[in-house]
Amino acid sequence: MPDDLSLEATPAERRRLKVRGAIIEAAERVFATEGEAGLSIRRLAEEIDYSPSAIYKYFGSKEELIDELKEVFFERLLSRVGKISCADAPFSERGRACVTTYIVTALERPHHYAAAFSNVQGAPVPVQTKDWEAFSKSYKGRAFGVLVNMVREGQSLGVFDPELDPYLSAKSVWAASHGLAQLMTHLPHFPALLPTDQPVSASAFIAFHADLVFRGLQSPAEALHTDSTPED
Amino acid sequence: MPDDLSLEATPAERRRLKVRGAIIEAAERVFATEGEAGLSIRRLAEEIDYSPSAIYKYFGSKEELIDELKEVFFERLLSRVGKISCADAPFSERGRACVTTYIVTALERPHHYAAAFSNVQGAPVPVQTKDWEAFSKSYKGRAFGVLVNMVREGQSLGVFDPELDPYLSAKSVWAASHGLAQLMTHLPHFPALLPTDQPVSASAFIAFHADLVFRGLQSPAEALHTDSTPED
DNA sequence: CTAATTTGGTGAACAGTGTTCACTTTCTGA
DNA sequence: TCAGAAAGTGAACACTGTTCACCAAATTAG
Repeated sequence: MPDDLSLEATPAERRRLKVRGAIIEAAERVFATEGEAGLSIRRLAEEIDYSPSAIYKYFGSKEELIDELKEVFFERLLSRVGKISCADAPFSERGRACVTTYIVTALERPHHYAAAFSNVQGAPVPVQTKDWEAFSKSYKGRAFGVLVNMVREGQSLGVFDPELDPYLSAKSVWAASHGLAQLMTHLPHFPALLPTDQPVSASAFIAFHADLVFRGLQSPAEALHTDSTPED
Repeated sequence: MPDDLSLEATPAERRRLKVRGAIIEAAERVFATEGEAGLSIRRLAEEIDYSPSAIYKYFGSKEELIDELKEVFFERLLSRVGKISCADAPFSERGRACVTTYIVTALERPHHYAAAFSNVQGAPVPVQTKDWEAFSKSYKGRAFGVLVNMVREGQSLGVFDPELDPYLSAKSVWAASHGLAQLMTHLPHFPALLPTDQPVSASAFIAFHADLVFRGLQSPAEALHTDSTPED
């Protein structure tokens, strides 16, 4: 049998890819609405009119299947944030948009996003030098790289504090973005949690949060005028 | 049977409370190390030398049991953050400490913290005015109240931007804190994810993050001198 | 073209889960 | 003392992910 699948697809291979596609498509459909809890192998098998054990001819385990869903989600995330980061707009807009885009993308598929961060580490794991290598190549890591470059750009423009380490700053921004995405998907009406009668809309609060994150990075001198600065 | 349990405890009630305590104690033990996945009713029953069905005489369901674990966790969180907020230290220290304490407490019991935010909302829920009422009375809500007061204090001291809404700001701070706690418990070696050989320690990064959050709230004028300001 | 072999698909089974229910034992309150 | 409530039990139900022997169909080899 040939090693390469993309070139010269045998009918058998095309059939296989078709069934495989049907599985992840059904999985995507169920997962998007009901999440990991509602997605069972038997349910999936019923959905595509196969027997449960048939699925194991295409995926080694349920976890492997879900990992694929997560992967395509992060691919989408990277693509969106990547596009924003090099769009034709002033820096301050693009900077904030990185945060808002991240959060909005997460909110569109809350179950995917939650699943992507569902493996709790009980005991702290020993640090490896290879960790960074693997991370920086993953979708997650590449999306992170976009953030690092944004911080660097802000520093070279004099908008962001040049004293800040770009990597630490990017991680902090990531954490802040992740936190809001998580709270909004997990707490029923987070943006509306206010003592006033007039609740703040979700998107308004996301913008507010992004602005606060942006302000945290600004250099003390620049913080006086929050207006947009010409890029490049 | 008397309604009040705390006053005049009947031997029967004391026995009941003792068994109940043994259950949550065992649950706490297992949950802290192995998390929600490792905690099964049968495992728990074995641990306390009872039959699985016996547990249902004390807890309506597994979820109810875990809810109790979450509740005591948030009680601890509130107590810690509350203590910090009114400690005898300059404001800038207390402000940052609110964030770091939150994160450190979460990191001490990663599974508890993860479980507390494990209910993903698929479809957006309609907003209710009663939500704020219930929230502000819960441990979660009261811990949030501490944050709101910190923001207010910072504003009255002239350290924080008086233009910012205290509630929105507190929610933003919460999100930022939550995000880092979540990332650190879910990503194996988050603080060490750096291209350099010398990784930043966990506590150092938490402090860095807290500082960035703090800076985001500062008023433009105050941002020039980041030093501590005399409280009150 | 036939024979051997790999691949795709199936149903039954295993070990596990939360939960319920009829049942017995124990304890308690009058 | 005795009825009734409470505590505890084992078996069962309906699930779950996963495996394995088995069968048929498609593919490959001779």
